[in-house]
Amino acid sequence: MAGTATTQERILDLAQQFIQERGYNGFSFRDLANGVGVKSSSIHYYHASKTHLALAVTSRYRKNFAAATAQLRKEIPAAPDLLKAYAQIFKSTFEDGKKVCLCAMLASDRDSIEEAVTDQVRAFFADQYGWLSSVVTDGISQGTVRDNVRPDDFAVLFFSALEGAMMVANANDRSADIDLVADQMIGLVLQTA
Amino acid sequence: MAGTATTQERILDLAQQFIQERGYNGFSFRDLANGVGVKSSSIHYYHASKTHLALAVTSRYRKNFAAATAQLRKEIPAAPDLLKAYAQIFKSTFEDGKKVCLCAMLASDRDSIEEAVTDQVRAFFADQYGWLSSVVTDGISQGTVRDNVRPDDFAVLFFSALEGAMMVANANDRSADIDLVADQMIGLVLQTA
DNA sequence: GTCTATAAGATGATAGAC
DNA sequence: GTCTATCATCTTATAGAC
Repeated sequence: MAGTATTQERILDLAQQFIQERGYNGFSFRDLANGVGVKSSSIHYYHASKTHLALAVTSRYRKNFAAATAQLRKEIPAAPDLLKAYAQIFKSTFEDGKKVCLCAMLASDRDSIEEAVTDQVRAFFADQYGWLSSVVTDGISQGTVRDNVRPDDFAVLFFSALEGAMMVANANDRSADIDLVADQMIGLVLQTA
Repeated sequence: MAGTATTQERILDLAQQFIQERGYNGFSFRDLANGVGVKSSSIHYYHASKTHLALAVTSRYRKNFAAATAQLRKEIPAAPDLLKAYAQIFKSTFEDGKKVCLCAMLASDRDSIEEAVTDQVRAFFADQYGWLSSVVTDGISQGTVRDNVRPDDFAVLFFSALEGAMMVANANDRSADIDLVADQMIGLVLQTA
């Protein structure tokens, strides 16, 4: 399962999974150590504190997400198809073990987390707004998106709705809600609607 | 501030606030006891366990929300105005101390919470879907909402987007995002758009 | 109805051996 | 790089006094 992965990678993988499933306050160094198969002191060897661990996980998540969205940009030309593919990233994350967005979890736990982590969460949100906004702007130029749609505002709407959809999908065990939400929003801005 | 409130009420008030701000795992009976001004054993007198406490808070929240939305129905006739007023409930909750929806927090912490609490969360979501769906159905009859909008689907979209908007608004300290999201969605289904 | 006292276990973290 | 051993503190929860 994690045959070639280093201990360091397996720690980050499981920490990310725990935050996505239980939140920052929902797991301990011991849980992590047990899952990885080492002692909790070994976790401290790699990450001085829980805050440092959260920062490492968040920074990696942000980087991976940026790579994935950049790749979509290279492969898919039409804006509506890009939005659909973007929503599929969220849906896949959810179906891969009923996990919601890492940064949504950390944003929820904000009041019990150090500010440096929230800074990373905000940076992730800004990344997403930038990508979505540029996709919509291109869509208007292409003629695939209605020209009365405001890219920055729609980016906030699309992203918020997707994050909210993951939250309710998780509570209701209904991943189809993610498609339901994404498809409605894409339909509403389509030039041909 | 809480001059006439009973200890029981003050416990529920603060417990709700803590869950909304920090999540279910982000506060302890001690925090609660210190805030209310009693000992943690007194919290146990009213609520046998943390699960029971969460159930009491959630059940009261659901009841209060039902009363508030029923009242809106009596006072406001037009569907778009009702949707706007509904969104204002969320915005007010947020501005009253940067709090997000209680049930959104509990839904996020689902994997570390007993199923009975999640049942209440799901019931709350179902309440909201029912109310929103009926408002949109009436809006179509009134002619204030476009007749190609599907009430059940739009209820999921509107609610998900509002919940997601609160989450990002909280991370970014930007309550205006809640209006931004609500106004765009209402605009998109308006008959006169 | 609220308290003191206490239990048994979990928590993040550290020092030092191998 | 990973371990054992230990820490002070916090956790939910209970028994019984006032």
